[in-house]
Amino acid sequence: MNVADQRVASTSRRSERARVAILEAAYDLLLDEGFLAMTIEGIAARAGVGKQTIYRWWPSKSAVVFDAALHAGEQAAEDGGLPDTGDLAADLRLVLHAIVDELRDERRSAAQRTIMVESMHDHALAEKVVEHILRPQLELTKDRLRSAVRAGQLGAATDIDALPDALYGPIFYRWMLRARPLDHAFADQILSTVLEANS
Amino acid sequence: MNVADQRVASTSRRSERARVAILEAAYDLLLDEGFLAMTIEGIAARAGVGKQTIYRWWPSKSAVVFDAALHAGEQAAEDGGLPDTGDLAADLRLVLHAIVDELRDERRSAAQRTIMVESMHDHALAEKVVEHILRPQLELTKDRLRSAVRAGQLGAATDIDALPDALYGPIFYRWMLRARPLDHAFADQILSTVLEANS
Amino acid sequence: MNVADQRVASTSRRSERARVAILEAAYDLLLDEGFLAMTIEGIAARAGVGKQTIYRWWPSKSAVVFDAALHAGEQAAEDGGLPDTGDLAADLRLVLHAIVDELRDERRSAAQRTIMVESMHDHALAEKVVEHILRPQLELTKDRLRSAVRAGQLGAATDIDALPDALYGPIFYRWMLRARPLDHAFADQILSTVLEANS
Amino acid sequence: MNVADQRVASTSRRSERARVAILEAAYDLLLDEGFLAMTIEGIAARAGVGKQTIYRWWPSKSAVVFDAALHAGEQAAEDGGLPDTGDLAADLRLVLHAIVDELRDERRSAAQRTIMVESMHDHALAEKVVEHILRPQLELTKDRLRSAVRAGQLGAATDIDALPDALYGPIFYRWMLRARPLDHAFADQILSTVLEANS
DNA sequence: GTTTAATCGAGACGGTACGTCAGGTCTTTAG
DNA sequence: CTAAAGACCTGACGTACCGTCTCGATTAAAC
Repeated sequence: MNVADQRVASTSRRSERARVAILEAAYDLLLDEGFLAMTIEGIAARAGVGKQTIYRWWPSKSAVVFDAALHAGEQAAEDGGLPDTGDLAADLRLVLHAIVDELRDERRSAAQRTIMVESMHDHALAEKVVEHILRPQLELTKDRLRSAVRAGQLGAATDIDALPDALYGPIFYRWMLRARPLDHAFADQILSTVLEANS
Repeated sequence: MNVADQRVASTSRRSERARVAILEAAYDLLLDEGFLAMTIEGIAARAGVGKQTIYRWWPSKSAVVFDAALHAGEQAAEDGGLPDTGDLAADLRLVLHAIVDELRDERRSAAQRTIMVESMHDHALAEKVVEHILRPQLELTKDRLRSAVRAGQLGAATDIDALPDALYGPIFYRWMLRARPLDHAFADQILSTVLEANS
Repeated sequence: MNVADQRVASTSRRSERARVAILEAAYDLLLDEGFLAMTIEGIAARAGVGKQTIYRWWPSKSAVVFDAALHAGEQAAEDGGLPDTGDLAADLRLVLHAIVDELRDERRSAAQRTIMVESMHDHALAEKVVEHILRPQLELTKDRLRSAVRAGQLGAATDIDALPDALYGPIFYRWMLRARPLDHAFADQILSTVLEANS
Repeated sequence: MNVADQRVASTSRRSERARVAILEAAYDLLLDEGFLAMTIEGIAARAGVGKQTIYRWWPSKSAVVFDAALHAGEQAAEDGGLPDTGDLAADLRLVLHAIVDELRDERRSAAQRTIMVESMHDHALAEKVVEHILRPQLELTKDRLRSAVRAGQLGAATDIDALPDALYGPIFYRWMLRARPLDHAFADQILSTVLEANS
């Protein structure tokens, strides 16, 4: 369910065909040209749609691109879930490796990079990103960590709020700065640092 | 020494007055309007300079803004050095708190955020950022960590390359995403996690 | 009976309410904004009618406006007749003065000016104007002139076809060009010129 | 000297190439498509010019078209003068026949028709038309008539102001309404009516 | 009196052109 | 000969209407 959908009553006469064509055109252009180079006119042209049909339903290019990325994400509908096999280290390693793999794949991460970037300029977009993308993952992670606390794998004093940042932050940092390599070894390094300190 | 300067022979007829006016105008506009909203025309107008004078010396808006930020940084030229009192935890805490303080000040961090963001679009800019801003700090940090290894405060097996990311990454992550608070307590939390795991 | 009516069978389910609302909205907008500035959407909105209801019954903005002007004219349905008191000069003076008075009243003549103007672009409209507005008046005038010829007030060789143009043309010319004043004195001047030459 | 020229100082950096290209493109489009159908974008495209270059120097399509018509007129620079051979009837007949010939030629009169039409919508244009096109001709005509009064060919009481309208009005009327033929015979008829009455 | 089908208000749709803004290049003028 | 000023061509912006189209919801006719 994307953001625009939430505003649309069931009685809307909105054309589903046009909506999907726009989102797919926007996603294609995002990958082909990047956020800055793509234009609303270009999206409309590639989608075979009037510009007004975009402006009618989205307030800005950012909003279209955000929905386009969400839409693309739905297609490749991730289970998203964190496994809970009882072995915390193994479970987290799985997740971190998956994240690293995704970020290392230029194609798959281009849209995410763009959205991160745009959310810096655009506070409204930033809130949507946090709300729809980051917080869900964060909550899943925290749930898994609480489960580990209950199982005695983490100390009772563990700061559940800081741990996810300690895990994801360094990976995100390397991804954005591209100064040093982002690989499974680095993820393992971070993971062991965090777990050792809190066991 | 900014980037443009490096291309400019000492015999250049380039007007220093114009160069400084442009950099200061660009920095003002960056803080006032943000990167996306500011324009080359706007910089030229505020600097009292012809557009061509900008295009003659810089290839893009990003380049002007980067130099403008460097120029502004030079004014408030910090030593940036890491102390080495022998107490590693105290020394790192000092640095992390200083970073947190700077990032929490919207005005002081706005330009840095913009540059980080732009460096995601612009690989050339990204390299300049890494080279001129990040690597120096990174090397200082690694020097301090090596000193701590020698002093026995960190285990001999410590991964000197991963540790700075484990420290700065989470802070950077919270700063960019603005989803959760960035404060001294969080910095302390990260610091103790990292040190405990590697002591 | 307006033009659209002629196409509509007596069994039509056409809404009279909508038809009248459209014509009145169109006339109001014509006077308020002028032909160029008014839009079909504007007419529909002011009439409280769907656009399609206009497109269903009229082929173009010109056609709606023409019917609107006719409709407005019917309301103030003048006999328009030329008197025949036996005194040709007095009778024509009466008619010319009435025409001048109408044309001098900006409000009453605005729609007529617009229609004249539009009929220059639009041959179909031009024919409707001639057929429904000009020819009737022209024929009445020619009847009156023939009566005067029979009464010996005009020479037998008088060109009945050219005279009405000689009378109305100069008045129309001043009205359209607005370069010089259009008043009773000018009408009298024209009238005496025409009558002297043909007596 | 066209209207735009009057605003342009001798030090203007305006491109003469662009100015002429725009006026010629506008005139071509006026004849090819007519005023309503032609667009600013179309003029710019045909002239090989940016839209902004048109908007920089003219406030509206009407203004461009007006200058374009003046420009075209200058090319075919008519002496425009009224002859004064001493034979008033012959001199006026020459002028009226020339006007009739021009108005009967669809191609030559299209631009004039358009300008007349537009001047009805656009009071500023109307004033320019009167000032630059009508009044000069009017003054020439009145000069010739005054000369005829001095020569005793017209009565001393002749209304010099009303006569030109009595001559041109009926011709203009037939041209605009297209209801009845506009030819030399009609012009002669009008001319003899006017002269007989004022001799 | 119900069907039933054309018409209605509403407004989304694919488009075209609008008039504005800024990009990056080229040209003129003053110092 | 440089630099300011700014005109130039280009192209995207976001808006207004175009004329077409689909939606239920009246209505008035024919059953």
